[in-house]
Amino acid sequence: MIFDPPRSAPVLPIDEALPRLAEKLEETERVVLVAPPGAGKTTRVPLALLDARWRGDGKIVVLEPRRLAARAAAERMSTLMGDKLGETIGLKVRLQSLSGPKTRIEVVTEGVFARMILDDPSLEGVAAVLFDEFHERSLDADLGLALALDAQAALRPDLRLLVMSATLDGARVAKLMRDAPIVESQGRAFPVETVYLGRDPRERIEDAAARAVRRALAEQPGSLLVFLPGQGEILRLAARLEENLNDEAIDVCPLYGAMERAAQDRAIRPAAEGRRKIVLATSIAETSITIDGVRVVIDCGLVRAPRFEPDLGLTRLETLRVSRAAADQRRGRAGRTQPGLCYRLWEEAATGALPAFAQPEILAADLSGLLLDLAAWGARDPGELLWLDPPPAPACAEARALLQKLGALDAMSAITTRGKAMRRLPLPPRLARMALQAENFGAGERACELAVVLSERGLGGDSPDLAGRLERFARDNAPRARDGRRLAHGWAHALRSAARELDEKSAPIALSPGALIALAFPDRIARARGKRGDFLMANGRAASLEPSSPLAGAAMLAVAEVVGRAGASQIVAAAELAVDEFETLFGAEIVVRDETRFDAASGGLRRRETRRFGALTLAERNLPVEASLENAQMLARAAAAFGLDRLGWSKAQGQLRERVAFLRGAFSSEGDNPWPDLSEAGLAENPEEWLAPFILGRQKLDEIAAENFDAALAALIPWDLARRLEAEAPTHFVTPAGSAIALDYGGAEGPVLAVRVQELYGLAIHPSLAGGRAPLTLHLLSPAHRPIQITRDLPGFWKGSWAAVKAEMKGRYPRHVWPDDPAAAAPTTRAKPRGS
DNA sequence: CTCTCCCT
Repeated sequence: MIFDPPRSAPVLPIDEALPRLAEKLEETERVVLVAPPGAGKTTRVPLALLDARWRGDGKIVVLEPRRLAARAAAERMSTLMGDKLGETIGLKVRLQSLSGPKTRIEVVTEGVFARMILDDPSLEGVAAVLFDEFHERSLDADLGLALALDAQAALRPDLRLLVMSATLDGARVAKLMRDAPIVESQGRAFPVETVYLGRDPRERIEDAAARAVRRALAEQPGSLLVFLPGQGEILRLAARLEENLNDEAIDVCPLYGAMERAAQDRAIRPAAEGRRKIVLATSIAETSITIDGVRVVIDCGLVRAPRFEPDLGLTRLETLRVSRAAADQRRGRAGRTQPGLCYRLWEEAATGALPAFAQPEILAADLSGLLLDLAAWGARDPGELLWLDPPPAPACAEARALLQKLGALDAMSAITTRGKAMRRLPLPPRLARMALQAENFGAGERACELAVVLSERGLGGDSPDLAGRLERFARDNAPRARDGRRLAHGWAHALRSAARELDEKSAPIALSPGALIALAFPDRIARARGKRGDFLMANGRAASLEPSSPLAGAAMLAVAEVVGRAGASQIVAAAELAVDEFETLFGAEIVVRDETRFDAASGGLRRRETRRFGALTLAERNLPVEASLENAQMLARAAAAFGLDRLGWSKAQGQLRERVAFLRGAFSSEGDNPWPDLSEAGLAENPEEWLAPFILGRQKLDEIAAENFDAALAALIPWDLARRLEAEAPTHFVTPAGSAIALDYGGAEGPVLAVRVQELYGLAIHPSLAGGRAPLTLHLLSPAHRPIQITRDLPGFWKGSWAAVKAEMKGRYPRHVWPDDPAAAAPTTRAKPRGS
């Protein structure tokens, strides 16, 4: 039998589709229901399924995205059933659980369901799961559906899964659900006229919205609902309107999430008799909340949304254009109870360029909690489950890395004992890890209070100083604060049993708020640097505080939250971290590095000891450089890079290198060339080998002196080679006249002997080096050392041009000997004695 | 455009 609505219930568009839906669910375990807002699906569908045969005595679980929506749906169904909430209809949301032995339908939030199925994958006692408002695509709904499909395939083939969505994109979900049939229903709403006002992009949103408000007030009766991206815009517009509208019977009511519940209720309540209301709201008013008497909606066309940056490991806010689906939803708010009007602050032609749907949360969220849950499910990789949009790989990688750092996953991505303990707390992984550690130190209760202040916006005020916020939160008597304290207390209870199981007790110590934050966000421990208010975090990123903030003077901070772009991050939540507390908690992770390096500015080695924590340098000092081979090698490498020839070689050492280079060249065509490469480039190839052992204890380039090179060269040219060197590339040539003349090995044309020609009389063969392989280049000089001739063939010269040379020389130097056959003449260095 | 919303 199909549920028959009581006579008091109005006929709703969904009623006509209910028989078809019931029939499909008889035939198959998976169905998609597409029904626009106003169709009445949330309350009618669960009741209509109560009598289905497949239900047996199992429960129907209905998922709602928000607590408010869950409570409202449960209450309406209870009223229709004519009994009290907690009897046939149950409710389970955070801080509230109402159900009993008679409960057949249980309305839960998506987060509660994810917990339910993770704890009991076979969903014992559950006959069907209904995903309401699935088009909102929250992370928990996507996760819940993936797990439910997996559980159905493996454990519960009889489990009914019904996805209900307001948009017409049901086909994709149906395909994901192994080609589930789609049932469609009509919606119902009053007509809403749309007026496009456009907006100059250079104009501030508040200015454009203020103009639209004045126009609407003049043209239309009734209350107004204005959609703005965030709290800042709402408060600025409220201030502006209150200045301009002082004389009229108009109430301006801000409405956003961080407000106290009572103030939210005032904003939602219908306007008082004879007055008009302007509600300035974020996207909070898009769904779930109906404000009676709203005839006009003004939509600025923007929405602020979080985006997780995997490479930063943090979430920042972006202001985006609203999606077409959300814009239509906003417009629909004007037609809930009567025909209405919607002013849009963009051009009609621009509507087509808006994205069709908002981005599903799974594509832009921090996935650390999701991956931990999946690991508990037994899936080390999200690819093992079915997803409408698979979680993106970079965010998965970041989440996995974080969970491994927190000790929740092992290297194989399997969940650890600690990971299981963390999951017993209803907290994101970082905060769960912090709470567990704090409990081990005896500070669990305090950690839970901090977790509440960090996750419930606005509690304890909005100053960046979390220590102050924690104190104000403890004294605050507002309902939200009291709820928050209850929450912290509940978490502390769960924490104690989780910690007992894990058994990692340490000695009790007092933990400051800063220390607690540091346990959750060790990568955001920060140190002051430069200007007051400038900090560097352990993850290498800069972040700053207003210099006027009292926290700005701290030496160290533990940062919980930053906003803004990478280059200009503002700290919005942090606490001072005492240095000794940091040392106690993180001493084991501080890396002490004793590093000697070459310092180009001073041209020498420097040894520094640094204590580092991530990117933070905690302390630095200079130490005396050790006289080790390793350091000598470093200096030798630096010398090669600096340019070896710019160092203090003696002249003799230079000539030695030239002589060796000459021999190396002379023997180059022979197989086994024993001569080393002593050119600057050749020596630069292995300075650690030939130079380092001979500069032990030297610290600066200008301390490397000729004596070091002497020793180095002696090693490069061992004794037998040195002997050959003297023989085959001597420093001097001894002339027939008996004088030793230095040879020049530096020229490009080979070794050169510059000698007065007279000294060579008696030399019949051309002198050569390298065992006869290389003739000397002779620069023959006059008695006054003027050049006469260059030759590499002395016998040829004697026989050839000597006659002409001799004649000229005789004329110029008549007192010297100029024989006709110099090859046979006696060498001389002197002129003939006067008068002989 | 210097804090969206929600949830265990």
